[in-house]
Amino acid sequence: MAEPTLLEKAKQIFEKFLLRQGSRKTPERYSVLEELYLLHEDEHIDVEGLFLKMRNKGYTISRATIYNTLDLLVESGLAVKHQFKNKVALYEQALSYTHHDHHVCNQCQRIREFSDPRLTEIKETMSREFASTMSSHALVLYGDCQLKDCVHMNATPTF
Amino acid sequence: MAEPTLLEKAKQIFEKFLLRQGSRKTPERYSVLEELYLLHEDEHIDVEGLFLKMRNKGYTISRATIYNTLDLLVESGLAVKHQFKNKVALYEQALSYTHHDHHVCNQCQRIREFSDPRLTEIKETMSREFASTMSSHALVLYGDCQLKDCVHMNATPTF
DNA sequence: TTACATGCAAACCCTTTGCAATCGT
DNA sequence: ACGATTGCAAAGGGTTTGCATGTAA
Repeated sequence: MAEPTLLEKAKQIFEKFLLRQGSRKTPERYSVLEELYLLHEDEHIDVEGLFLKMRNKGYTISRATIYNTLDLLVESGLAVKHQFKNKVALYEQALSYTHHDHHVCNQCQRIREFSDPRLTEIKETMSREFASTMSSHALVLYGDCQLKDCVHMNATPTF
Repeated sequence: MAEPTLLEKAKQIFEKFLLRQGSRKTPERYSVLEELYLLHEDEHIDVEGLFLKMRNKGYTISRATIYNTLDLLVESGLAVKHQFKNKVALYEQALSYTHHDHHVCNQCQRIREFSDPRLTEIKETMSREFASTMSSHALVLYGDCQLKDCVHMNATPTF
């Protein structure tokens, strides 16, 4: 028996999740999940991107349903939501997701991922210091990347 | 001669900034600066908060002017802008600002500040790794604080 | 059958923009 | 006086909501 693909695993998890919640297994929900898991593992997409992609493929899905479904995917641990600056929310696959943080180029807005164990140490220290659990974190580094095709795309971040 | 207060220093810096830019020294601009510097050093406020506070004091100022002025204050290094989740932008004083990061309680939304030198190390490492300058960063830790008056205020964060 | 989901469009919220009136310089 | 700045209200852009219709169970 062949290794199940990430998408197959994701579908199984989603099915269990929907059952447990008593939520319906609609084709729209599965198609959003599928679309997300057809992306590269580390690719980020926003609601409008998913909407256009799916419409172009002939699906008749609404933005509202995509918003709803993405919430379910986040709840079920199948998607991760990011808010890089103030604008649109970006989503990426959460399965086989080893936690990572992001570097965003001020100029070309390109997003690159990294992970540093020292961040875990910081969280542990602050957990003690603040007598607080640490459920999650968000770290974004901003800088000007030196990639040769780096070109300014729009506004500069404010912080 | 007495030590100038933070507000006095801020006003001097702002004045120089406006002169350099060839921008006008309007009473509205100074009153926004003043309002920000009348807060506690580590207090965060949003545009609506400033607007209401100032209106209540009898100022006739518009939201638009507050937005404009805050941009100027950020440019001149007198204010720092934060976007904690997806909602409103929060501002705080930048003078005597030693860089710090934030812990936000999932329940009561209380914001506490901290600083950890290991973050600087992470930035240095990633700067090398990504061949990128590091102009800034944003780190927010989320958790449930164990403060006795911690009560849920509204929605839970999504990431 | 029946209540949950969907699609659509309107409502929302924060922020930005357009413009006539105002006010620094 | 000139043109930047203001206040107001309308427009924008992303997200949420309300409701009639559709559909999984």
